[in-house]
Amino acid sequence: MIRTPTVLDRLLEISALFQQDMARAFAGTGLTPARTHLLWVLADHGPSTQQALATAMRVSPRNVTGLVDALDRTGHVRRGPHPTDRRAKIVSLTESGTLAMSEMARDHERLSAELMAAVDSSDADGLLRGVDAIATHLRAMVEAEASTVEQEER
Amino acid sequence: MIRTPTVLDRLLEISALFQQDMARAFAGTGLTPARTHLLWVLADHGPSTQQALATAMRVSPRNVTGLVDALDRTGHVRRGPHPTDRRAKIVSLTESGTLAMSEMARDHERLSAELMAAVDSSDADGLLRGVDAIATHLRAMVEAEASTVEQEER
DNA sequence: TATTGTTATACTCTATAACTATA
DNA sequence: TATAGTTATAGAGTATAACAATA
Repeated sequence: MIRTPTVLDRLLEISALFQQDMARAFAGTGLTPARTHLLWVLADHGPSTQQALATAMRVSPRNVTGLVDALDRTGHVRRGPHPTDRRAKIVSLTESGTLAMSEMARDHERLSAELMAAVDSSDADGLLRGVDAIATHLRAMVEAEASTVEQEER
Repeated sequence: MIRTPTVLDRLLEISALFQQDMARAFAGTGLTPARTHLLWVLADHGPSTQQALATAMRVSPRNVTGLVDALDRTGHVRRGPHPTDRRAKIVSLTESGTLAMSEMARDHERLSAELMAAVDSSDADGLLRGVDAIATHLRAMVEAEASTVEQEER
């Protein structure tokens, strides 16, 4: 029984294709999706403690230790002392990490233009409003689930 | 410098939200994204050899061994003999695995309806055509990259 | 006492390479 | 000789729990 693909089907397919494309793009750069996520958060928030990174990434502090270890080895980030709290460490992008992020931002722009060129211009507005609405709905949904879990944990 | 989110930004956000939602939905069921992917392929293709599964999932045969081991332990699939090739094994869904897939299909329908309800009906057509066009473009892009890699490997 | 980061441990997903049993 | 699946090994991402240093 074949069903015409729905918007949801397409969005799920697009998610899978993004993952495949990124995995391919990272191959050979020493970066991975998780490490790039950390760099991205760092570029967005500026130099941060590992606690702050763990919270922003919704990941365990232990996990951040491992990702920062790896990114430090590849020279993308460095750990510096916290000015007032001697327990904490400030993670910041190196020149090389900053450069990698700039390149990624440029690729992002290019892909964005390329995708919109593939879309019929009469559909562009409806598309943007549609994905906006869907993102908003999903954001609220995931948020609600997260608080339910927290409730249960009490 | 704040930029108005583009369609690409939203699609990437939606991908991340899907992943979070699925991870949450799987918690406690014994299923994971990778194992569910295998069940999905099995439901779609019918009973298959592990080779066929590995090819369909674009994953190593070794990986399929591990996933089938896990799904066999949880009772979602079983390994049976191949009728003519004694090297091969036929993996098929158990009653429990079939049931899990039905529930997932039902959840999928429900989510699809829920998302479309969040979209302004005047945007629905443009949205569907837009995501179709983008999926088509990405599919071709990933396909092209895959063949480039194969070329390089020769 | 509470918090920051790390060590210890474990599980999942993934890959390649070598091996066994069959084709 | 080639193919199907497994064992062996390894690396990445993730988590919890226990611990040290510091707040």
